[in-house]
Amino acid sequence: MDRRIRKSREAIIGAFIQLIGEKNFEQITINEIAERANVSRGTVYLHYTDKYDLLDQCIRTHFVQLIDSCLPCGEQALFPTAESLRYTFRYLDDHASFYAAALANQGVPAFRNRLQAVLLRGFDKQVDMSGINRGMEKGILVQFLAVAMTGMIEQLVTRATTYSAAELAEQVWALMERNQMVPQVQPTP
Amino acid sequence: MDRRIRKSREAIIGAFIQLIGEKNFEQITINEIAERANVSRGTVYLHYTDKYDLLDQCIRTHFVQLIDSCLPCGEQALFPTAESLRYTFRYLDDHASFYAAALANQGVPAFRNRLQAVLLRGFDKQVDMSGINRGMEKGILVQFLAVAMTGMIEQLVTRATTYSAAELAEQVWALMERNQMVPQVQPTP
DNA sequence: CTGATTGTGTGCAATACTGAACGGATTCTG
DNA sequence: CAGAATCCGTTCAGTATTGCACACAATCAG
Repeated sequence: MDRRIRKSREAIIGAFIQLIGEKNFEQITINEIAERANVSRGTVYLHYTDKYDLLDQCIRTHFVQLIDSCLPCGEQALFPTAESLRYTFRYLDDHASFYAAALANQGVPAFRNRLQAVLLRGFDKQVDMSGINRGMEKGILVQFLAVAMTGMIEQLVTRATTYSAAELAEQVWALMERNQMVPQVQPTP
Repeated sequence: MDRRIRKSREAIIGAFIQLIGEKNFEQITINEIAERANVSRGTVYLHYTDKYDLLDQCIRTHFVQLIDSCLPCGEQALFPTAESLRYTFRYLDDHASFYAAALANQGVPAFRNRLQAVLLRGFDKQVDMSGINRGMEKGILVQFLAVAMTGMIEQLVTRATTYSAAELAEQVWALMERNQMVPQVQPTP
C-alpha cells in the first residue's frame, strides 16, 4: 500500500482515538480529527465516508487485533494457553486508552455489546472444537463466559483493578480451567 | 507553506537529529534518514541536495532558534535579562539532544567553532549597543565571553554538570553582571 | 426571527510524494 | 581479484494530498 495512505490512515485513527478519550463521540467533529491528525479535511473523506464509518473501521480493526492476540503462537495451538492469555491481556493493556474510552458510559454506544458478541463467538467456536459439552447447556456456558470476560476486560482497561495485566491473566486462566474451557490438567491421583 | 512540505521537513529533520545522536555524522546514510522519517528517499532529495545541506540547514535553524531565544520578551528589551537568560538555557536544555550530539567529539566537525562564532557576534553587538568599553579591550572581552559561554552550554547539554538549566542560568547571569555586560545594579551606598 | 458561526460533504486543479528504475561509485566479502 | 551488496543522485509517470470553493444544514447569540 502507498506509504502516504498508511501515514494518513494512522494519523487519522490516532487522532480519533485520542479524541474518543477526551470527549463524547457525538461531539467530535471531522474538522477536529483532521486538525489533530495534521491532515487536510478532504483527506479524511478520502478514506472514510463519515465519522461513523471511521468509528466502525476503528472498532473492526481493534476486534481483529483482539482476536489475533488470542492465538499468537504461530497457529500451532488451537486452544488458548496460559501464555497466549497473558499475551491477550498484554495487548488489552497496551490499547487500554481506546478500549476504556469506547467502553465508558458516554463512550461508544453499544460497544460493550459488540465486544461481548465477539467474545461469545470465540468461546462458541472453542466449545465446538473441543466437541464435548461436559454436561452443560452450551448456550448458557458460553453466554456466562462472554459476559464475565467482558467484565474482566473492562476492569483492566479502565484501571478499575489494582491487578496487573499479567496477574489478571493468571487468575482468568485458572477460571478457564475450572470451567473446562481448555485441555484439563490431570489431577495427580 | 503546503502542509505536506512542513510534515516531510519535520519528519526528515527529526529523523536526522535522532541519528546524529546515535552515530557519527559521516556514517549516516540518506537511506537511513528516509526510512526513519517514513518518507521516500526521493523526498529527501526534494528538500535537501545532500546530507551536508541537510546538516547545514539543521544547524542554521537551530542557531536562529538560539538567537531568538535570547530576546523572547516581545522585543521590548534590548539587553538580555535574568529572565531571558533562563529562557535561553531552558531552550538549550530542551534541545540538548541535538546540541550535545553536534558538540560531541565525533559529532559535527567545526560545530563548536560555529557556535562560538554565533555567540561572539551576539556579544559583540551587545557591547556596541552599550556604547561603553569600560576600560577593556573589546575584542578580548568578547572573545573571552564567547569561549566561556560555549563551555557553559556544552556542560549543560552534555549533562556534564549536576546543575539544572535554571541554576546555571542564575550563575551565568551573575557572571554577566560582574563583567559589566548588562545594565549594572546600583550598589547600595 | 435573523444574521453569524460552524460543520458537512463534494468537486477541482495544482502539487508534493511515491516507488521504481537507472548508471555509477563505494564498500563488503569470499 | 571478482562479484555481491549498498549507497548515491537523478529521472519519471502515477497517485494521494492539499487548499480552496461551494451549497446546505445545524447551532447559537442578540
